[in-house]
Amino acid sequence: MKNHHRSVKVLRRGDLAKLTGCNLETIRYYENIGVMPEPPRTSKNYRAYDESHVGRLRFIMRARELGFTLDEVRDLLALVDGGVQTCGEVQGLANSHLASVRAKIDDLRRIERVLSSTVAQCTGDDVPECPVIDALTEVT
Amino acid sequence: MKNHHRSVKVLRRGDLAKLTGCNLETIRYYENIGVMPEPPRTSKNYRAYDESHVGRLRFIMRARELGFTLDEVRDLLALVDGGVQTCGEVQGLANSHLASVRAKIDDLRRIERVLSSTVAQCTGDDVPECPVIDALTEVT
DNA sequence: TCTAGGGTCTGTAGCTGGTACAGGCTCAAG
DNA sequence: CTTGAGCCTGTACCAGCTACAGACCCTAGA
Repeated sequence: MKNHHRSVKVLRRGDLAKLTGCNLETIRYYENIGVMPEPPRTSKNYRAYDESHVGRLRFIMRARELGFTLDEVRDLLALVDGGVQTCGEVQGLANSHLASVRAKIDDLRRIERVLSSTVAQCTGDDVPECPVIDALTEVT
Repeated sequence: MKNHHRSVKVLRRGDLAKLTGCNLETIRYYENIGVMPEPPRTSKNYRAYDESHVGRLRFIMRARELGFTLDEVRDLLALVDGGVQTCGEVQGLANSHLASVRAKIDDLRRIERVLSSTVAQCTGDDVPECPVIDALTEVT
């Protein structure tokens, strides 16, 4: 039996991966780039994680799911770790991220408009003339 | 005077870059990955482009602006170069690209919803409690 | 004629956000 | 005692560029 009586439950990298759904290698990557802390090591040099690391990794993963870059994640974590983060500061980061998300949406919507209206003109036939090719070839 | 009488107007890499607005190095990159053809060389080993290369590069740049990946661009160019492309084939490529654009938009909109509704709960005050941090820290 | 400055050539390294693999160690079960 | 799984490290790879070093080459000005 693992982690017999009295010993604190220790998580290895694979356990952390399974608990969070994070890729095994990504955990090491996050450590390398400094968003995950270097955990203590066992006598055999295995990383020994605990519940706090689970929380940290989940935080990072949620932020990534919301499209925060790793740089932005680092900023968020710095605020949290500082212990003195204020709602105002966090709001600032989140708002500027929100702006970039909206900019990306606008870009994609523009692309979607052009693309769908062009494709709509296609006959779809076995002929070489094609509005999509025309649009790309245009001699502006 | 450059390109004196009788000589065909020859464009160097910098000229092509200026004409298209493409980055100088990107042109070489496109050649390396095979979306731009290897142009003839001058006696001094300079790349010698002509109008056809301008058209080709513009085609690539427009496709990229519409979010086509370079792989997709390669497919489009293969159809065009084959000389036997059909509107149906091109439409197929464009439609599958369109689907991926729409998927990205949906992703970003979901992100935008979550983010904006969370940020909206922020007081923005100098207090440590913050709905954004809470959302990221949540113990699901 | 010499020189300074631009352009071009090549190969290669860097960026983001991972992912994967080789080669070596350790450990538990059978 | 062997076999397989897990972990360790460093490194290479993906897209889609961008940039830089160290050679050439060429032209204009003094």
